Amino acid sequence: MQKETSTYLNEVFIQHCRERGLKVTPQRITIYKALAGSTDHPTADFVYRNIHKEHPNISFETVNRTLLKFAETGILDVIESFSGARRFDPNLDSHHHIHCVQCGMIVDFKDEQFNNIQIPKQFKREYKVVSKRVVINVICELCQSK
Amino acid sequence: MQKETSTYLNEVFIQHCRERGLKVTPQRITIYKALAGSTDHPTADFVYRNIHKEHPNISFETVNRTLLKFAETGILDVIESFSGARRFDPNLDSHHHIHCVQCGMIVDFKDEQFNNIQIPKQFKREYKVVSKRVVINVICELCQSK
DNA sequence: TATTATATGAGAATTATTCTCATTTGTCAA
DNA sequence: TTGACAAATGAGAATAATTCTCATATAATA
Repeated sequence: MQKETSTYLNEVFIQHCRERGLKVTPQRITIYKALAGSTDHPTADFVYRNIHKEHPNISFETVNRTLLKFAETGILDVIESFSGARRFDPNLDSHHHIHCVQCGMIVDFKDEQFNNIQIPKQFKREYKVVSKRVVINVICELCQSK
Repeated sequence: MQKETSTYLNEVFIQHCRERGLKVTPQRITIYKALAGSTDHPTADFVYRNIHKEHPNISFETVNRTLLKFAETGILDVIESFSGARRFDPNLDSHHHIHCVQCGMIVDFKDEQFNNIQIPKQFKREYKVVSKRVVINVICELCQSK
């Protein structure tokens, strides 16, 4: 990663934290950077293992709690899974998912028409809508070939 | 539940099993009946606790394995959750979900327009599409009032 | 620079899922 | 009907995922 990018990410992140009353700690910066821009919808364990070599002093507990805290404060999203571990998604733009029901792989895709899906009026009254998404459950190429 | 309904369910279920090479056991009949027609998208543990009073000899292990086997053979679906326990859905008709991001409650709804969502062509080549669904993430009334 | 609320790390506890293996039981063919 | 046999079950242990507790450390603020 280039220095400029890294600095920019830091600034964005620090801004995020300030707005939400979160302390800016080295652990949080590391975890945020590990996730920002990624498209692999990782689990807490995956993030932990990714950063562990470079940052052996960051505990799994902190990674997990940080991701949950980030989700709680809207820095990232928890996304759907078919059980197994909880998965996180740093992409907050409206987008949709191809989701392999066998291996769990998730591919993001954009679709303007899907973005414009109108939520039935009756639900808007009863529920506070947080987000909406089209999820296409598939068997991916790799799993098909097995 | 009325006798007719029960008998009908049994017949449908036995048919299901025969077509898929599954043995028809009393445990499977019990588990199927506990689930059929339900709209609460239960976990294995929930199903287990539901039937345990009437059927104390059915183990959790059997409930869980049976539900997975049912999912594998298309008798029911595993549906999305935000982690926690795996959830099952006996409703195989095309439908969509209101999903409370706080308590996990899921409400089914029908929507013809959503059913007719067209999967982008490029994905049809690469992936074997199993199903598709609109998921609306919300905070439900109960959770809002907390 | 001192104070304080928040964050962290370690370890244990809890919850969810899967595995192993001995025993039982549906199913099918004779 | 009755074996034979593959499949299903139950019990217990193992593993995986998540959460809790609490002592210590640290970022933010005045």
